[in-house]
Amino acid sequence: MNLTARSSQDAASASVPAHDRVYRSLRTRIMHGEITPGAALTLRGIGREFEVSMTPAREAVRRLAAEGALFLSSSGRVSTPELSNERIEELAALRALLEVELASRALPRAHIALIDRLQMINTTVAEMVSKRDAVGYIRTNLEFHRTLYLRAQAPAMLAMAETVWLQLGPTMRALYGRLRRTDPPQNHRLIIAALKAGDEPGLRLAVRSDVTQGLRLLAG
Amino acid sequence: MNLTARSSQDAASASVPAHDRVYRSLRTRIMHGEITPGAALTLRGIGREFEVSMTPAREAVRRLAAEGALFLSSSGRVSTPELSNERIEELAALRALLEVELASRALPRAHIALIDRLQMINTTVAEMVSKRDAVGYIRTNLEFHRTLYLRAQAPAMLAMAETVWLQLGPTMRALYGRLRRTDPPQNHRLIIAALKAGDEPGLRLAVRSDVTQGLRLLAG
DNA sequence: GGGCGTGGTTTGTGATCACATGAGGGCATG
DNA sequence: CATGCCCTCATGTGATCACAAACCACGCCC
Repeated sequence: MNLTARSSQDAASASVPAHDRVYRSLRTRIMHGEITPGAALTLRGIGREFEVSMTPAREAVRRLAAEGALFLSSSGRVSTPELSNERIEELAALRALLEVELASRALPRAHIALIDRLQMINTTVAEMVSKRDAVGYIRTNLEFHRTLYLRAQAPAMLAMAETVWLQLGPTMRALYGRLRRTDPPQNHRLIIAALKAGDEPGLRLAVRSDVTQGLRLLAG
Repeated sequence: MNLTARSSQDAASASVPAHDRVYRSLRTRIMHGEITPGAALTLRGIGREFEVSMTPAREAVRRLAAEGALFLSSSGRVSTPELSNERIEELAALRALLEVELASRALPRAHIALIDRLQMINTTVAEMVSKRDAVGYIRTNLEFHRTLYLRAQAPAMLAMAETVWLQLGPTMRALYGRLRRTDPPQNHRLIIAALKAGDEPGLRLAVRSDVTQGLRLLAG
């Protein structure tokens, strides 16, 4: 039946299914803003790119659509979502709600090793900003947040926050691409300072500001 | 090729795809607690029940798994999730976080017609409680909450809340089945009273209590 | 020159099949 | 009688195919 692309399957398919590999690839690509909003995808195109048939491509797309990372038209066509301003504000509010809680839960568990790590990541964030690398910025910025929130020991809550990031991915890219700013991440420093001081109200405020500032300038 | 189950497809397939029909059926079934936690499902079994092949069944399952409504073992076996106590507490915290915000956003838009409607639904809730109809109780209880939150005009936030309900579905059933109580929904009345009075702090408190009380007795 | 129908072509949907894997039952053995 | 092993069957995965509908572009007509 199929003579090609067999060798790669023999070893890898059992350990990690093809649909999962496709899913993960597309997911990070979307979350990091590597795809512009409204871009069209096709099952056959995805299959061709990952050297799989339509079946795993379809499952990956279905999964991403369920998370809001992809938009399915009424006829089943696949594209990244184009968010309305109301939608963006709502997702920003969700980020604030979830991430303030996550940070708050992480605070009592945030030891010096974590803070050091956050500071190091923050250096990379500043570097990406100065290089005007939008995708790199989004990636390291999310890494900063995820590193902090992992300490909250709240996997379901973190998963929800990541779902929101995913939905905002393509839009974030378009947003930060438009944003010509070389400011270092000031709010990140406030977050780190609040963590060091064990200042919960300050931490909540800093996270809320960091999360909503970028999205605010679109609506404002 | 296939001679059976064709007539149903000719009319319905175009309007609503088979995988969507399967998805919706399973979704409400899970959300309303009609399936016990840990129950096993099979793609072929689902396909047989809905008179479709494995393909739409797989897509529906994949979608539900992405929402946390179903658990996929490492070998791909499908079952409803069995939640740990930590997980339940976390989901309860998420309900509180999201639904307090939704209620708060709905408050300024809550006119008398909505309150009347909530009171009517609440009558049905009390009826279900007195009949000890667990599934009916869960269904009407969620209808009460959804009716209120729809007024918040926050579709993304509502979708997240529904995802949490979905994850808690099977566990809720097991919980309320164990709970032998004939109390009328006291917190619902507090919610309605706060809505009437335009009392936002009271509303937030009432929603938080309503949402966490049921789940509390499991951990406590 | 512009609006509209009509063809081909691309696309998603669903069915079916081959295959590998893992779970569960039955049998033998201690 | 309990325990461990093996075999069988059920189950998920992925590929391929047939089909219908939607999209797009070309050309026609006004």
